[in-house]
Amino acid sequence: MDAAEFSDRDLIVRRSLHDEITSRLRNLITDGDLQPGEKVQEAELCLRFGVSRTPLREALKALAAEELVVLQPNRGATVARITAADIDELFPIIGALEALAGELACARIGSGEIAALRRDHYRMVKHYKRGEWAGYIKLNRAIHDAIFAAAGNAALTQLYQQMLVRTHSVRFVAKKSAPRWQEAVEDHEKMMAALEKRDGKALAKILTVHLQHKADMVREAMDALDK
Amino acid sequence: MDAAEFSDRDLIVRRSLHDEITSRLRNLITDGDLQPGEKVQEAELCLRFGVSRTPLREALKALAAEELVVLQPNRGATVARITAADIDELFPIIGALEALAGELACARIGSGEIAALRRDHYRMVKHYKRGEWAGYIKLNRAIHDAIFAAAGNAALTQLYQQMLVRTHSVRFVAKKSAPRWQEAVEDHEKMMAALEKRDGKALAKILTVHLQHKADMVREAMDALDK
DNA sequence: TGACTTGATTTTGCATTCATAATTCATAAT
DNA sequence: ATTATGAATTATGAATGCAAAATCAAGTCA
Repeated sequence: MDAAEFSDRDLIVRRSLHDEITSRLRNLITDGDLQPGEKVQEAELCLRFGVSRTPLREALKALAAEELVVLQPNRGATVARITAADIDELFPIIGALEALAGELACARIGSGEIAALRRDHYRMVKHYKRGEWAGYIKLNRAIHDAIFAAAGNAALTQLYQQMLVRTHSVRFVAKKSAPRWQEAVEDHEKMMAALEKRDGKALAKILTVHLQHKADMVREAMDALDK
Repeated sequence: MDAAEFSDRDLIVRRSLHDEITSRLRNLITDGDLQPGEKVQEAELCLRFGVSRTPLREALKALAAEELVVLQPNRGATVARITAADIDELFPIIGALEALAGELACARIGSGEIAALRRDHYRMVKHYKRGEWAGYIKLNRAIHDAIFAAAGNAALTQLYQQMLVRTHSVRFVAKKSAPRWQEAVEDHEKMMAALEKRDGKALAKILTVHLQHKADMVREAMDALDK
């Protein structure tokens, strides 16, 4: 007898504490409840989650492996900071992952999915024209996610998500600088065109450049904040 | 006073147990002492390392985050298996990372480094011609590592290493099938040529194809083993 | 005033303990 | 003979305990 025989909805999903805590902590970090550089207070979080230190510390080890927190021997954990140097290193990697996703997507995506993406794209552009940043961001994210979904490579998607989480703190510090925002929308217009032609090479190229633009945007925003 | 003032060799490297155990376990896995699919016996390893279960379990959580082991709730940890589907997902990713590394390397590498690589390349070819697999593999690895080093992107290198570790079990099941081996050497010859011309685009392309070839090789070897 | 001790307090790392879930093994039933 | 049942054993998950390290706070002295 094997559980695999039965449909998914019959299986009772069991999650160990450390796994649950890992997710929650990750969310606290991405939501900004725990700020970069901030010390992770074990005792406080144990109280908050109502668990002992053991599973919490296990979760911290897992998050350290994701480089979301840094562990200092005998000094506990702090939320990882993203430096300008990190931007220079991580965004090209994200660009390469997106380029690969775009190329795979072009080879596998169905016309229905393309149509759905085109609709999302139009809606996103509408938000842009109205200056609605939040709505724009949401659809932007959905479009990138859809490309990865269409690529049909789970490991790639996971790696991408991991990189996004790692760079979460800087991805949206760069609030709508008008020319940069326009540039991004133009990139997306080109992306859609390449996708509709199923031109993987072209889409890959555009995504690489798109991510370079994003990195430039973030760098500008960081420079502005430093002053 | 700040430790950073002093040279590295003065600093006493302190490593927490879980960190040390993580490395050791990783080595046990990559060295094949722990086989894919094998159950990770906590008690046995605790005895072996002379530590309690706490740091060992912390290490397992970290390795699970790297996807080197899989944790099953209430059933402990097993060494991750690599399936054919994983090959299809992971090798394109590795290819994309290598392509990026190659492109960055072309932009930054010095002529001295290129010359050193050319020497390694010749030595590698010599091993190939003599049918010396072990020596060939060693230099092959050194060359790829040197390209990543020249790329000057620590995060990229780390991600690459992580993917290599994840795929360790299949990377060299594919022992020297003559035509595949020749193909690999030819790829390397082209890589060197592109590198010497500092043609990043070309090198990226060659590396992508090179990794496709590697994936093909592994798939063939896996198919052969299944029968 | 300000740098350096010194001792108290807190935090951390790891071992140990304990409850619970999984596995094994012997026994009974078909 | 094979499958099912249940007790015994083992392994796992998480809490607790304890020693060592780090941090903090006065107190000392230049």
